[in-house]
Formats: sequence, structure tokens, C-alpha cells
Amino acid sequence: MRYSEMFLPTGREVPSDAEVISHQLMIRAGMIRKLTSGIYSYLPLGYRVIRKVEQIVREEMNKAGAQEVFLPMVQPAELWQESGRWEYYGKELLRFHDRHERQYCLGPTHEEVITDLVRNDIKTYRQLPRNLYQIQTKFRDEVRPRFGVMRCREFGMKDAYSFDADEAGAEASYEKMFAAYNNIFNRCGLKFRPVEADSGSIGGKYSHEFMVMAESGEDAMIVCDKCSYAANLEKAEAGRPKKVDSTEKDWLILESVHTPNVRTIEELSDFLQVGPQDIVKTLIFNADGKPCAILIRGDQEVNEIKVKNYLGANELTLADDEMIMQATGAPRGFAGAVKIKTRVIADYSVMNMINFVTGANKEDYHLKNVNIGRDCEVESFADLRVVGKNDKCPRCSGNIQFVRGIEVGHVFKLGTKYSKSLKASYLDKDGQEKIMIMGCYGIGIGRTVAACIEQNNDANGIVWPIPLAPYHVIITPVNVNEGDVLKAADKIYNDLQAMGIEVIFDDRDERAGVKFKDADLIGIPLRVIVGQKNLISGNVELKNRKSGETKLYPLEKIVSEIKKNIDEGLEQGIATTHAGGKTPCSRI
RNA sequence: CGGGGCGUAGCGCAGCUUGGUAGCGCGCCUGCUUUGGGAGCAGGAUGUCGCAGGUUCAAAUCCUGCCGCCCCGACCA
Repeated sequence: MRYSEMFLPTGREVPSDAEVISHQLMIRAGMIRKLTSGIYSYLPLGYRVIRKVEQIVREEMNKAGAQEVFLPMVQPAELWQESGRWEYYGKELLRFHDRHERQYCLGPTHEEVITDLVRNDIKTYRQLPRNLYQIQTKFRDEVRPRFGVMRCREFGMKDAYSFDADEAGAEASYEKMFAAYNNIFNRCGLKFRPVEADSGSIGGKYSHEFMVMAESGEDAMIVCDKCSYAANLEKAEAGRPKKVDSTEKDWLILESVHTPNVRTIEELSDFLQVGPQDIVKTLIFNADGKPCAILIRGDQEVNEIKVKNYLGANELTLADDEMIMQATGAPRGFAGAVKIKTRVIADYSVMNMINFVTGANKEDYHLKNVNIGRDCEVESFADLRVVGKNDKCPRCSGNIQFVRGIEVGHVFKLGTKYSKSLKASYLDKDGQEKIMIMGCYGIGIGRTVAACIEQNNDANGIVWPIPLAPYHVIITPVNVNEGDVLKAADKIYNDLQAMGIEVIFDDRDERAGVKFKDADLIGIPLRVIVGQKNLISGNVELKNRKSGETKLYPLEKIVSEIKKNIDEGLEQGIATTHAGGKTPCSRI
């Protein structure tokens, strides 16, 4: 394409409302424009990159045996009521009604629609397994959209859904997708890592997030430096300590202490001159409307997701003042397990504590020398805390690192959550009706593009890896007013085009500096510089955007050299992971 | 939802305290010169100052309400 004919508005100024580098560069490079909060238009350059990602995704999904469909974005409320999510999905689900007052929503995801499709048309085990996917616009009414297309409300997503006859089949489907995802992100040229993720109420190990490593990432995770264990911080396991039996001899006399206006662990620790590790925090949660006390050592933090999963709650929030008052008989800040009127669950960190300090369930009082078994009871102990810096790998006891990442993909075994509520069943060999086992698999397309920029940029702009580059080559004639320069550049352009190579011909009558800056900003991997000086000896320059390396090539060789460079760049990402293969090919 | 900030030309911003003709840089248009890392000179175009109301002889500026956008938080015994 001739630059002079392109819609490619680049900008020198950093947009004032863009915080992260990918957002800034996508705007400056003329890839996206914001229409309104969390809703973006893709311009030609940006959309080309989107299509590159989509194409890689398509190829790998097809290779893994999935079939592409295209489902509606507008979905009837009835279907969501049937699955139960009309009530539970919350405000992220954008709801509206038509002229007949019928209720609809914009699809934030498509489990309902796909399950409806499959239940109507798949009747027998002979038609299973099936894996259907689509690449489609989703709408989620995010509380706070930010970081450009990284966390936005309207976004492109590849979502796949597998339907299997039994557990073994579902596992195989999951493994296939897991492998396909490794291939996809490898081919995109990303440094990523699959990490164990929270799988909500389904439980089990069947949820992995694919995280692109980036400091600006919104997700925290831990990575073991010895074994392959990597997990989202939400999910990361804290090892279970060995139970050390204490005897009553060790227990000191329970003491009530007047602690006026001392509420936080910090204040309490100061006031009583004890360490936070000698205090037991008592948090009152509201689990589906019922209070529940969670005990944890004062220097640890509760992981709400673990609590939610442990309790099997649909909704979990910290209790409000009223509920705390009802449950403990005291205002916020003085809760304790002794004589509390709620369920009491404790984190493992509390298991071996003796003579600890805790709230007295009485305003301005705390208790010292509390002991479980004598002064209070604990229903059970569980892993409910956030993993901290001093923790070791739960698998191999190696050291763990805390890193940040951007979630670009998520594979998830759904089980029968939707097939049950929506009655997606089939007849097995014995004529028995059975519920299908489902899996779902998502990739954020736009987010993958943004994540790629987060990993690949420098002071001058984007540095595209070849597989995602909107164009592979840009030809920059230094001065288009010099006839022989323009002619030589034009010939290279035509030759490259004839070979099907994706090329921009910067034929603008601009000064060389302007064209170089733009070429760098939009990140085209290869640049051919055609200038008077080198042309005299029949040469042109080939500059590599990433390495900055420049080499001279004779005019007649430049095209084949470019072709070689591109082919190498494209091949590098082709991965070889297959379903059933062992360790994922992560390139952290 | 809570807190903070911002809304003035396509982009980045000044002006507002102390009311009185709408400003700067970049970009854009025309011409000439220039042409290997965001050129120089000369000339030019572009604004319901977010919206609505109020105060005033007079409002970008002061007051009220609304809208939009951005950031932080929504983590606690």
C-alpha cells in the first residue's frame, strides 16, 4: 500500500488520557481511537494486527479440531434466566429491551447460546465430542474500563466450547485446547506462561490462564524457580503446616484487656507490644446473606476467592457494620472467635497458634491468651490466605517469585454447570440419557495485541514481531523528488507486491526524518531505505527495526533477502506442542 | 459505589485567582527555499471555551445543576 493513500494518522504527542505504553502507542501509531469510555474503533493499521491474531487463532483452533461458528451478540433474557445467570451476572451484563418490552442482553460470553444450539441439535453420543468456536465482539459493562483495549467494555474475543460424553473426553478436549493455546501464543511471538487459575465453584485443577509477562499487567502471579508450578495469586496455594499438638499445660490464663479505640492489627500490636503474628484477625464475611467468621494470623491476608470457594458461596463480601454488630455484639474492630454466634473457619496459619490475642466481641476490649479448644471452637482449618513473599512453592518447596502478567487466554473445564441447567443431554450406547460435559476456552484478541506491544516497544515506538506485524516491510525513499530514487523504490515495491509480501511504500513527499520516525512508531520489522548515495553503487539499505542493524544489498538481491527474513520470522513462532504433550512450551 | 482531577482548535496545553476583543506549540492549507532522523521563511484557515441555568452593562473566568473523561480506592478487625 502507498503511504500517501493510507488512513494512518500518527501522532507525536502522548495522549493525555493514556496511562500504559501499549495504549499510548496504539493511539500514536494510528491503530485505535476511542469512541467513548471502554469502546474503541480500530483503524486500518490496528485492524490488520487484529486480523493477524485472529488468523493464527483460526489456524490453530481448526488444527485442534474445533469448528468455527458465529453466534448472536444480542441474546434473549429467557436463556439467561434458564441458566440462572440473569440474576447472578450482575451489572456487567448490559440489559435492555426491544419495542415489545422483551428483555435482552449483550453477550458478555456465550455459554447459554452455544449450549442452546447444541442441546437442540446434538442428540446422541455418536455426535460427540464437538468443539465449536467463534471470534466475536463481546460486551461487558466493566466498572472501570482502563488501559485502552486492555480492559475495555466492547472487545473481540475468541471463545470455544467443547462438549463431551464423559469426563475422560472432556479432559482430552481440555488438553487439546491447552496445547492449541500454547501454539497460538508462541506463534504470536509472546513471552507467556500458563498458570493455574481459580476455577470458581467447579474446583479441581482444570483452569489455566495464559499470562503474557508484563510489568504493567493487572494480574499478580507466583512462579516457582525450580519446578513448573505457576499460579495466579488468587489461586496460589499456601502449603498446609504440620499440626503441632499443644497441651493444656502450655495454655496461659485467658485475660480480657481494655483496649480503647484500638481496632487495627497495627494499633493492637503497638498497644499490647506483641507482634502481628501473635494476633488472630477475625473477619466477618457475608456469605449469601449469612455471617461467617474467618480467622487468620495477624500478619497474613485473607484470600477472598479461597474463602468463597471453600464456603461454596455465590456471593461473598465483607460484612457491613450492622451484620458485624449482630454477629459479635460489638462494633467493627473487636471481633473474635470466643463466644461468637457464627460459623468459624480458620486459615492454616492459625492451626498451631497458642495464647494468641483476638477481639473480645465487646467494644474497646481484646482477649489475651486465647486457645482453640478451650476458649473457642473452629469448625475447620483450610487454606484461605494470600501467598506471601516468605512462602515456598507448594509443590517442590523451591523459592517463588512474584511476577505480573496480562491474562490473554483462559481455558476452563465447565463440567455440567450449563449443560445441566440448560438440559444439554444425549443418549449413550445403552439408550441412557446423560448430561454433556463442557469446557470453555477464551482468548482476548485485542488484549493479545496490546500485550504484544507491552512486550515489544522501545523509545521510538512499537517493535512488531513478524507474525503480528501489520506489514512486514516499509520502503522509505529518502527523497521522492529524486527521479532515480523514486524509480528504484517503486520497482522494489512492485516486486515485493508481486510476491505477495505485505509492504508499505512511503511515497510521501516528506523529509526523511519524518518518514523514519513514522516507520519506527508503527513498528514495521523491516525497512528498505532507498537513497541517492547508495544507489550510485547499486545498493539499498535494509534496516531491522528490532536490532537496529543495517546492511547494504544490491538492488537485484534485496527482494529475496527480504523474503528470507520474513520467512525466518514467521517460522520462529511455529510451535510443536500437541495434545498430550508434556510441559507447555513457555518462553519466560 | 467512595475519593481526587480534568473538560478551551485535530493533538498537547496556557488564560480563570482579580469578569472586559480567544491564545501558544505541534498538526492542517498556500507559496518559496530545503531534503538521510519529526526543516526554514512568509502568508492563511480552524473554537457553540462540555451542556443548561443564574449573577452582571459584560462570563472561558463567579455561582448552581447536569453530562463526559481520566486516576486512585472499593483491603479488613
